[in-house]
Amino acid sequence: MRRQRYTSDLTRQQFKRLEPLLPTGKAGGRPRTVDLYEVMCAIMYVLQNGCAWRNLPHDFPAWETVYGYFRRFQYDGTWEAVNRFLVRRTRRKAKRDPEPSAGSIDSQTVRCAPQAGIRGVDAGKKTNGRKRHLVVDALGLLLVVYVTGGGVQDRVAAPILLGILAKRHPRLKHIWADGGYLGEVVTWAEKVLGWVVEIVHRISGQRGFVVRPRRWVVERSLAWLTRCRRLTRDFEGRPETTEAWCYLASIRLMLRRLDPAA
DNA sequence: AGCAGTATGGCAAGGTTTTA
DNA sequence: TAAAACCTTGCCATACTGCT
Repeated sequence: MRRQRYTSDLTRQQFKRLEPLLPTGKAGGRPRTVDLYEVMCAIMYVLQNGCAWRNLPHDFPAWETVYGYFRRFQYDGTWEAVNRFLVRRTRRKAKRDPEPSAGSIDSQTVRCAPQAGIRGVDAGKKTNGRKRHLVVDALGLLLVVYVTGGGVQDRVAAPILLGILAKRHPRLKHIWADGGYLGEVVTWAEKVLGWVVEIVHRISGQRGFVVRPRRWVVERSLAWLTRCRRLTRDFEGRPETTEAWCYLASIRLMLRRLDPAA
């Protein structure tokens, strides 16, 4: 390797697993010359270190190029597709059916960076935030993420989230949720999707952090996301971009789990 | 012809600094 | 002290060049 390594770099082995899942260059024009490995390392650099695109270190390909790939793979659904593939792969390795039958739903609000362009619209609350609604499987792997303005209530986002989920994961039929999802969602999911949404209640009398079965899994996943600096705040102009970063964080996690660095 | 890589510049919407 | 000017950074459009 020409340049010195960053701790955010993928290993060659991890990239070998990832590469076949990425679109190849189209024929009929100028052939692709940048090294996709370097592009992916650059994207992982931004994810882990949270730097602005324009400040991408110069030993990576030009930031416009890296940003271009990031956008393209976002628009054509590559990140999401790669995530879904790796979820299946990771589950198989864990001796589970590749298609999950149960998931946990939760959300997390983070502050927006001051100069981020268009923000999500906050309903009611004045906090300048974005909310990440997500569903993970029993292993805590990311199945779907949906980003809204900070004021959107969980029970409002849930039907949209579960609707997307139903299309992607036909085997799903059981969702664990917390008290914030009490109400219509439960009956809606049962009626429309044929799913059971089970509320895991906080045991009355207990205070502070209490481990509740099926809840700590998704809470741990949320913590995984915020370990990436790009995701500790919301720097993005568009909610879909935050979703892309979430999938990338998930992808990185699974790549490391499947091919640990020696 | 048409794709790939890069540069350039502008917009939006905040924040900060300078100026009147 | 208020207004104006400037900076920042995601996002977008466009253009230019190189290549098959």
